[in-house]
Amino acid sequence: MPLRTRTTRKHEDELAGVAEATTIPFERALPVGLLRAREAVMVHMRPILRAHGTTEQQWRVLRALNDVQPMDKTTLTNHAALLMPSLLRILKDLKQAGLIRLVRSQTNRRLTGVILTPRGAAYVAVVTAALAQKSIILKQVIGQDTVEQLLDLLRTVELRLSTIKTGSD
Amino acid sequence: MPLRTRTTRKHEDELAGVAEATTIPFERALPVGLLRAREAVMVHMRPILRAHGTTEQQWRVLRALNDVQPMDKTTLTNHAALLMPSLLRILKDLKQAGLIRLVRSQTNRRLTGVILTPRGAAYVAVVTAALAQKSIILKQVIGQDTVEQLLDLLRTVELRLSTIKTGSD
DNA sequence: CGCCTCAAGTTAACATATTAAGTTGAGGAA
DNA sequence: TTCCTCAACTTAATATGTTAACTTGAGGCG
Repeated sequence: MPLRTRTTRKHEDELAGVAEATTIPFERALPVGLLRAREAVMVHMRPILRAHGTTEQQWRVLRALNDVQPMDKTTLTNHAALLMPSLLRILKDLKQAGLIRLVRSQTNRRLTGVILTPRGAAYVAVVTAALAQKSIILKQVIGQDTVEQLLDLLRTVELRLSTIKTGSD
Repeated sequence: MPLRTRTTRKHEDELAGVAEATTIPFERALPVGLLRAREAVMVHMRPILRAHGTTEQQWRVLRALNDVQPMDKTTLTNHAALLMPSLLRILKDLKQAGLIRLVRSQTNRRLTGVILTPRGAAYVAVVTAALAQKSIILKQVIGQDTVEQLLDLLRTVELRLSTIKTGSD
């Protein structure tokens, strides 16, 4: 009998016998694992962001700016894990909402620094506070140690992978 | 002077002094960490998938099916970390490509099981082989132990979070 | 200087994901 | 049996992300 380690087993009987089940016991692929774990966290965070009128992506931008200011657009794409065209649209919206401001560099006119307006900074503070409460609960559920270890490992992965060249080789 | 722990520092001088920098030293948020780590991995995997004519999402579906078969659509959305409408579109494409087949349950006509066709299974085998090579390299770069620990932690996170209720509370 | 190349950003066309409003069948209670 | 409710899709609209082609300015070199 084939292994079937991790199904919901809800409708298993009803669908059973239609085809052979394969035998790979558990999903041990890093990309999917990272994605699923992220989704498990975001399910709890998203409603809070929504309640404050922000999307996930907008929030990533605001949060990145809260860490370092001013930041040029290219650097922002890295920090917010966004592609340039997506970032541009988001910046347009954030600017219209009066949360950010663009500042052209005096010495290099190709660079545009992005900064939070006072209102933007206040907004980040409010949302951060709202998220913090949930964050504490989630950390308790996951386990403080687990979270710390995980963050360290994630950083390690990013760092080590950044040393090798990207793409097809 | 404000902290500025983690910028590329490339254009720092040129943009400096336009606004106050805030003082949060390092991005320690789980969602972004997971996202960035995933991206760091996917940058190396995506070209291989592309070369075989698959998208990331299609591959997640195929891989999930390779683990457990047959699987109903709702369960598939969980395993492939996809929303239903996205899954439906992908299944339509995969079916047209002759890689999967749908089987209606005899006992519960609401359920549609998804299975790989022989051609689909062969395809998965080929792409898996192609990915495996890169995967070995990446694991070496990241470190075997790190990867194993990380996978365990990710699983722990998912498991523990699945015990609490989702949404706004 | 005048040419070259490349980084930074922009835009438009296209692909994909998300939300929301249906549809259909199962299983249970009156 | 008939009605009720809910789970499992399905579809259409909308938003968002992705690719690719283009523009502009910096900095290097003959």
